[in-house]
Amino acid sequence: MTSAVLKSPAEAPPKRSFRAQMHLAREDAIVSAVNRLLAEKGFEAMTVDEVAAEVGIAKASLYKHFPSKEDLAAAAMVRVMDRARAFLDSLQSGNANARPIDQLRAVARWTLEVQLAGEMPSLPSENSSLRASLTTNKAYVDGLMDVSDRLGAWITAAQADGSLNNSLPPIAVLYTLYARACDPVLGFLKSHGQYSSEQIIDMVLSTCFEGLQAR
Amino acid sequence: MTSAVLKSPAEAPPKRSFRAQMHLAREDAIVSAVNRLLAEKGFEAMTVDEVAAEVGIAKASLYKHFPSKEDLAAAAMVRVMDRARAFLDSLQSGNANARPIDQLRAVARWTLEVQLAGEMPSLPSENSSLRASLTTNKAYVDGLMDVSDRLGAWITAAQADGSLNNSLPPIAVLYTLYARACDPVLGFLKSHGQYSSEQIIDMVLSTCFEGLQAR
DNA sequence: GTCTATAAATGGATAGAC
DNA sequence: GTCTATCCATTTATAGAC
Repeated sequence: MTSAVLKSPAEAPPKRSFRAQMHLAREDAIVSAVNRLLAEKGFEAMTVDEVAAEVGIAKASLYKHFPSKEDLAAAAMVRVMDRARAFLDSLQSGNANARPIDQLRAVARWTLEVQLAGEMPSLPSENSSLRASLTTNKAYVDGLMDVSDRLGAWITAAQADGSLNNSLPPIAVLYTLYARACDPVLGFLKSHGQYSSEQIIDMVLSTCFEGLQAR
Repeated sequence: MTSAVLKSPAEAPPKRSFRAQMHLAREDAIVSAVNRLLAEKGFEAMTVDEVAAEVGIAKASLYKHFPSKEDLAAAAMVRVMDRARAFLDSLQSGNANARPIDQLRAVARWTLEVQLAGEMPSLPSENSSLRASLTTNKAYVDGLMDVSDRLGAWITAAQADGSLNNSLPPIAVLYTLYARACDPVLGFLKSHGQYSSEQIIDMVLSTCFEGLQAR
């Protein structure tokens, strides 16, 4: 409480770090709330008031951290992208000699798990103000390109080893995987009530990789 | 111009019909505009002002035809459902002895064509005000159930004849087909620029029915 | 940085003349 | 039924005290 204690030599560095950590923790709480609301109702339907209420701070405080609603949403998108990159890291270090097709399947499974957990922001519609904001956000664009490059390497490798349909352009495969991360089928089946999360994920993974037709 | 001419016995019935037709034509123009805007930006981002501007009438006039924005959107959803039912009619009368799996494929192709034409309204997010409005709209619910029943019959038939993966619950197949009708992959590939509409449809149909994995 | 209070703009819906 | 003009709630964003 007293400045003598707080400014003691041993505590001085932790004190700056503590404040910075509080700041980051607050921003992380904000981004988490935004992320959840984006997943639940999308960018247009989400209001800044809701975000402030969920975090438990005043709206004006939000604007001290992020200058606009678009930046708020962009921060959530960047964080999801970072989570994806971290997962790709773990895949590459943990199963370096796994088949490329299995790595792709693991990535798809991960995105479905994130979506079922209510943590996958829905895609901004093509002419959203968010879309324009994202394309000028270096952190987001860089993250997206990194993810695309790493998935792209697996896609071409899987096509080379004959496990992935090589009559499909790699870009079509990539976009298909991205789209599956927001597949409304998960929500349909969840609200249908009859299947567990594991069953839902297995079914969607099956239709994605093996298709609807019998083999 | 004179009432004597307009009220002549020969013209009296056409006159009422003419007015009714004008009314229906106006409403059809409204629904078309709504349909296009729903496809382009979704329910939340679409404004009633935009609809009025696109139709070329005042906003207040819109509200003489439809009592709320939700009813406006519901009318567009009902019309899409009616178009789908008409297409199912044509399929059943024209190819009565086609394989069920091919009928399902034809339906999927049709939905992709509608989407690429910019005429497929995007799904309302789960907790949208539109969703609540639709569930109490008899015309919509009846149409949806009719479509689901007819697709369901083909699905179980295709599973029985061994052409459709019978380890998938029919409801999962049905939802997968519905979701493909709004698949963002089409938009991705379209904006990518390198493929024609026909190529895009063939690729998405292939991933939907044959899957990503090589056969 | 957090708050309360408010500005500024938008959007859904309606009043009332014609 | 169509229009202009307006209401009113909501929403993004900011001012200014502490």
